[in-house]
Amino acid sequence: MSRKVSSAMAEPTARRPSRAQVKAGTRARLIRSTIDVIAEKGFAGTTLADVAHRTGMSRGIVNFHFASKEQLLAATLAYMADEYQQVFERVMRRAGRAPAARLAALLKVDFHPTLCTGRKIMAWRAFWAESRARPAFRRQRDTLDARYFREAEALCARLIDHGDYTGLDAAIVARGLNAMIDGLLDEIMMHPEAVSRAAARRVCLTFLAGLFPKDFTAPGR
Amino acid sequence: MSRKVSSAMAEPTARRPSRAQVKAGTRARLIRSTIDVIAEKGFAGTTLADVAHRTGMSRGIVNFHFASKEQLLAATLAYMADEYQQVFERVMRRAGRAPAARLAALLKVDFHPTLCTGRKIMAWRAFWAESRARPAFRRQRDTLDARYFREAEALCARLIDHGDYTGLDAAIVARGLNAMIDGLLDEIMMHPEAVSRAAARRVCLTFLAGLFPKDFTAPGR
Amino acid sequence: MSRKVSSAMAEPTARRPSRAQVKAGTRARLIRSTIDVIAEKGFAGTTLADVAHRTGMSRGIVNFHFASKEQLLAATLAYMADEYQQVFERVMRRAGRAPAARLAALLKVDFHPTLCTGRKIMAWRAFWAESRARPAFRRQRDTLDARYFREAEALCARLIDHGDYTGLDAAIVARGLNAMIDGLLDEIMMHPEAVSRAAARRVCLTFLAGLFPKDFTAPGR
Amino acid sequence: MSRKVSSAMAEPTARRPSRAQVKAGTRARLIRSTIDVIAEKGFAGTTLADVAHRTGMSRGIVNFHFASKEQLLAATLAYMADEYQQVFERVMRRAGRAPAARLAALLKVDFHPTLCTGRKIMAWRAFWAESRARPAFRRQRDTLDARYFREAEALCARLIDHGDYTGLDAAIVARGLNAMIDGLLDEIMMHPEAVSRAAARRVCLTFLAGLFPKDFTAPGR
DNA sequence: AATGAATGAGAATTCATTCAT
DNA sequence: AATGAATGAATTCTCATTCAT
Repeated sequence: MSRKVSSAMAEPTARRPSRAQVKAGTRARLIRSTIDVIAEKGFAGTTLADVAHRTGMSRGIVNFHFASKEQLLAATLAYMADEYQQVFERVMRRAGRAPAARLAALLKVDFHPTLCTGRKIMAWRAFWAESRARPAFRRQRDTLDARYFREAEALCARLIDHGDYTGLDAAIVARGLNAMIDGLLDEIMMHPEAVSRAAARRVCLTFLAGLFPKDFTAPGR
Repeated sequence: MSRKVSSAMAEPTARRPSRAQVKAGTRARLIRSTIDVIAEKGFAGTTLADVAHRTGMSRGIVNFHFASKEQLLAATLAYMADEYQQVFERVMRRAGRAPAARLAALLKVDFHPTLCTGRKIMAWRAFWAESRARPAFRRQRDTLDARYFREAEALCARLIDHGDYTGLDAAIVARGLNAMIDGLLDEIMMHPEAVSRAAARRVCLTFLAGLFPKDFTAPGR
Repeated sequence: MSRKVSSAMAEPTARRPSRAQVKAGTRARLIRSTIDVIAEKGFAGTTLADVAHRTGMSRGIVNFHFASKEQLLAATLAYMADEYQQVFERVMRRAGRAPAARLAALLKVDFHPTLCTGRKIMAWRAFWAESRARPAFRRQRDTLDARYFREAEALCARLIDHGDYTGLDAAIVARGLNAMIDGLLDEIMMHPEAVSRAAARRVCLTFLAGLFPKDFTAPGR
Repeated sequence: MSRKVSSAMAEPTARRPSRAQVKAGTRARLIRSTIDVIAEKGFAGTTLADVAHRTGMSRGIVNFHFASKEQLLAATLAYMADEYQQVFERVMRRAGRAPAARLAALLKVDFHPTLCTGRKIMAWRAFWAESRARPAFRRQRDTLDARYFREAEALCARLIDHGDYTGLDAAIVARGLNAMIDGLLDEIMMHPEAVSRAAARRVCLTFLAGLFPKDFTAPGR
């Protein structure tokens, strides 16, 4: 089917992927498959057979790449956290230095088309719902939560400072904003026809405009 | 099969509870036990053996009172919804007619000490996380969501009208408020030491004060 | 098939066994079945399905009575050790006090018709062969070994003392006797037609007669 | 595919070992590795992955050199039998013709430092424990057993004859001696600190001295 | 109304074996 | 000659459900 290639090393990234690449690729496929299955069948209903079947590979493939189901799930969560992180870095780098712009950018991250899809939100929810019972998940969650809360709080503090918004507490605002974003993601997942990503951002901006009128204006419906 | 009893309430403290009373009591114990087990082990980790064990009764007891595990879970969700409903009715009845007071009362419901406990929030999360995959849960959720969104939206609309807050969209505000409440409940579950029920309400009131300055004032920290 | 009995409590040990008895009975059947399967298929070839199937019960029965395969094996070993112990006590009680008689009785124990059957020896061998690798087995073995070696050594010491057999070391004789018994059990297992239990005892007595001519006489072939 | 090579032995120490030599070397390494793994993890716990890993080679290596696991095990057993045979030949050649000397030499074989190591005894035990269930092992065992029993029996017969030991049966003595050796090997495996190879030989000699006082003298402790 | 032994379908896991490179 | 990713059958284990008592 394929022409004979004299040396596999000739064009390392072209024709034939190296063994390590193949392995990494399969691993990634399994992880993506896991997200899909969780989204479709829920956390409790997810079986390794489902995950394997969706990749078109054999039953045993999961335990070949992961020591246990637990580890597959941990890797999946790590994959999602990593993806989030990457979008975050990219978007924030472009956001400039002004606190209002950065706060607005924060919303862009959470409602980013790459991250804010039904199946991914579903997977996040599933992990978080189990996170109280499973220490490994909980640790991941606490790390992420702490990190992004600090980020939001710092921006709010700068905004309050610069804009002279006396009487506002950065921690309270950040807490509320983060909570609202989380809740809206849930709504997007459950009722994508009722709440679009853009609509969700408008909701957040409306509340921000109430608190920081000099920096945000309520968007028209 | 059993003689007709005019009222189960007829002799509330009498010697011997009737068969029906015993049965109902056991059912209720099983449901509360289910909530506890979900809170402790997560949805995926909950087994009927755990539920039975926690009641101190025998393994087979669950299938004696419920046709299947699915039905026990459905009954548990119904129980929680009913409890929510009762708190809601009670609190709102006392809230008077003024829209601002009623909106404030809404927060009291969600952060009510009866409802807002770690284990109950955990159970709610678990059900909702599975709700996309399980039609029975999803129906329950959609019904509740719709109902309380309508409630909040109507109050916001009245508030906007009365207070002459031009440029505000009741649906957007209601959506944001509900989302924020949901997100805060999550935080209370994960970090009860960092976010108390009172603190969560303060967060919501801060944002409401931003939008409706004539009706709410930002609480001091 | 059985006449109706008015009360199960009427004759506790007769008609209907109690639940606890049924459970213990099933457990014992599983253990005996395990011995048989090990004897038939070897240790490596023994599966829980085989064990269950041989009892005529369902696949899941083993894990209902034992937490794991490992535990079933441990219980089986304990059962065999216990059986050995009981035969030992019974036979030695009847043996009187004279050291020669007691030493002869020792042989009766090891070559006792209850213990010295192909399938049981096979099971013992299987456990002992794995005992170096599995700590739980090893502990059992070391305990048994130590106990019966001490017993044999004490008897040899008394015999040497009483009979004035200078130049003999009780530990050496006991060590050799125990080893010979073990080796002969192996032979019985492998070639029951070539080495009977009686023949095995004759072998031991021949060697004992060599060392203790005043107390033992070489049996005729 | 490869050019015909007149003799693999042609240049024994030359630069580059021939393919056949490499192959034979790998085969041997795999067999030795098998013995080690059996000694360490037991028969039931031995996997091809373990065997391969211990050679430092890749997972698939075993199936490249052996058609199946069964064949690797058979080859391992054959290897051990062959090694035993070689030691036997060498030691017995030097033993002279006198039956007592040859009988003493027999002990030297079984307790020879090359053969009598914990890991090898362990491997022998493992094979023998499975031998009742596996025809291939059983055949090997029966062949070896028969051969060395005949050897011992013949020596005992000559000894009885020459020494005029009336009343002794060569078969019985040989049976007892072989059994004792086997049992002592087991002890050496389990408690090398309690029973050394030399001590084991002393035990055997003590018993032989009892039966054949003209030919053996009980060793001092 | 409750018990708990037993069932059996289904899940995770292990591992010998295959095969393209 | 060797590699190691992939396969899939077999095995252990879990657990909802059944049922005789």
